[in-house]
Amino acid sequence: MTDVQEIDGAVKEGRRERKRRQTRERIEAAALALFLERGFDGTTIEDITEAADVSKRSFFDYFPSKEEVVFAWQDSFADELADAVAAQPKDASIVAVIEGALTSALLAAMADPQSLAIGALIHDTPVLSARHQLKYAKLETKLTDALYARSGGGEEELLRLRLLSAIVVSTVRIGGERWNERPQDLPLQEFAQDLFRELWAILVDLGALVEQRSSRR
Amino acid sequence: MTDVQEIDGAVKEGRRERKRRQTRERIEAAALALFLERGFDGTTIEDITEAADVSKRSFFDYFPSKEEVVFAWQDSFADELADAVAAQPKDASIVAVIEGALTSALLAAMADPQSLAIGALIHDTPVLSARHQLKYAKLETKLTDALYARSGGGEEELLRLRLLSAIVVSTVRIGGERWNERPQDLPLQEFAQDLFRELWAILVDLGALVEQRSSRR
DNA sequence: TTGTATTTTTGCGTTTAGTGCAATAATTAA
DNA sequence: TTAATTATTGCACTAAACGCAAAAATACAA
Repeated sequence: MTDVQEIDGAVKEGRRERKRRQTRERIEAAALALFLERGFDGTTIEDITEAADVSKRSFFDYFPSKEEVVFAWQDSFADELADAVAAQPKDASIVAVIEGALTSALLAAMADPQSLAIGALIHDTPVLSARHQLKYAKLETKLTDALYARSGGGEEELLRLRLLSAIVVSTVRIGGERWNERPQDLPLQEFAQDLFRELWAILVDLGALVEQRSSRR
Repeated sequence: MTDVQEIDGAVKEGRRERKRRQTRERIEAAALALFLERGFDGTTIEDITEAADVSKRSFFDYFPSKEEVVFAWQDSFADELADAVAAQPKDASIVAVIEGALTSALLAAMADPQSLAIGALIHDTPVLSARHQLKYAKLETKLTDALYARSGGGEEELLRLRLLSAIVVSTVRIGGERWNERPQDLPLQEFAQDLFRELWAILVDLGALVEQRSSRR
């Protein structure tokens, strides 16, 4: 029925699954290389399938669309973040949880040397930019769920966490834009640290500002 | 050279411009009606052009893509918001500026009775959702620019305002989602008021929480 | 090994979005 | 009226994406 063999609880690939995985990787590698070389719009699916030596029709058996090839690699980020949130110490404050989880997830994601080039590709391909925004939206809901799972509050808490997630994801997004624009003289770890420091400071200021205004009327 | 005649500083439409505007409105109306009836994907451009009685080719002379028809109507929102920000009293606090400007811009935008149906259409059409996110991104930068123009601070202030804009836009987005999900028993004005009240309260709490944590280490 | 069931890959045809170009029609200005 | 602009259209073309059925590769059982 299936090619997967279980031995000692581990999973062993059959020839079928191995080849399928290899083909997928071949398509992905060929596509990304071509995208970076000729641009996203300047690359046709046929170009990709020829480079990867599969039929045009097979492409769609592996990826639902041309765009998905670009975003498939980072599909895991949201899940990794959720895991990282769950892995934070039980008694940590929500602020510490977010900072800790995001830093570790970011470091893992940026380990891939291609991530920078892909970021640039997304940045100057309008259709990919639009698609990219959706990633942030998904990230936001996943983060909300992960946080909500930790501190199982009520309905009231949910809005708070959605907003907090939105703030955090916005910070990541804005930070990412900065990271791509500015000279990256400092390592990511410190960059993230600085960014969070600024974020928290701004939130403190903002809180004080709002409080001041609320009490005034 | 141009058909526009200026009389007393007002602009008078020539026949050409009037017809062009009418055609554009006809296409837009036909498209939206069909989208709401058969769904976005279930409507072809030919359906639209037949209903609007123009050639298929002309459609692309008015709209660059099928999606743009959906989003054209709300293109003005960001500008209206920017204007509303500029129109707030000079001495108002940034918090008051945001609340005031957004409330007025929202009320104006929601005056269109179609906006609710279009919101639903966007919500359950994936490709439109992705596109919609981009609107929020643009809104965010416009809001940032408008706020930055008011309180001409330095580089430091810019990050703060970007983040603040992100927070506000996220609030609008999340509020909008709520507005579409929940029974809309209360009028928009009160809804917005409640939403902002919650937002400010959360920001105060969050500020305190962060401060507490920062001072602890 | 051989036969059989399952899965993968491919080829082919079709629909639809979107573009380029050149011809035609409508509008404006002289 | 004529000449110049501008708008509209038809036609051909590219490319993405899907459905379907044939062919190839793989797994498995006897």
